[in-house]
Amino acid sequence: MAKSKSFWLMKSEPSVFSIDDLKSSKNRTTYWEGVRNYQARNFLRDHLKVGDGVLFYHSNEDPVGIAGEAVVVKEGYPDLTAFDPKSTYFDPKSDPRKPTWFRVDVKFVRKCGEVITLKRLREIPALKKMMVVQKGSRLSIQPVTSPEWHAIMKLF
DNA sequence: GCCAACGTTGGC
DNA sequence: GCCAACGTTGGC
Repeated sequence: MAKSKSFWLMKSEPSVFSIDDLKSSKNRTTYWEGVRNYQARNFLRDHLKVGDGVLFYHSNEDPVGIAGEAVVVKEGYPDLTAFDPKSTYFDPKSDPRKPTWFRVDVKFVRKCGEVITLKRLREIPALKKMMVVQKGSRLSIQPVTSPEWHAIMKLF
């Protein structure tokens, strides 16, 4: 039996890669690469499945918050930037025969009318326990519960 | 630009 | 295996 759909929040600094960059990408799809954190890596490698919903989150920008929706279109496979000495994401310790880092492919679904700010998320009782609203929440790939996802879908 | 919170590294 | 020092993230 097929596993039911899961939901995720993925952070990106829009100065590096924004929701508009995703929309204007070829096939509206990008490699979600450069993740160099083990917990986030585990999600990419083991848990993100084709069809899973993604909240595209803009960090380190004014305003910070959810900028759009995307969908996982390819499951975890080795992040090739780790093996490229010219890449900013190069990791000399990563062995191509036993890759450390993984990426997925993510496709644009829609952009929010306006960014759903972190401040606004914090004002919604149903999202009180959501990971991204917690203080010091640095994980760049976070699981989102089904109720959280559906509450946020109403805000687009 | 500041700095709190967090993750990683490395000496012991 | 502990933990201090260091580097990074990310909200403000």
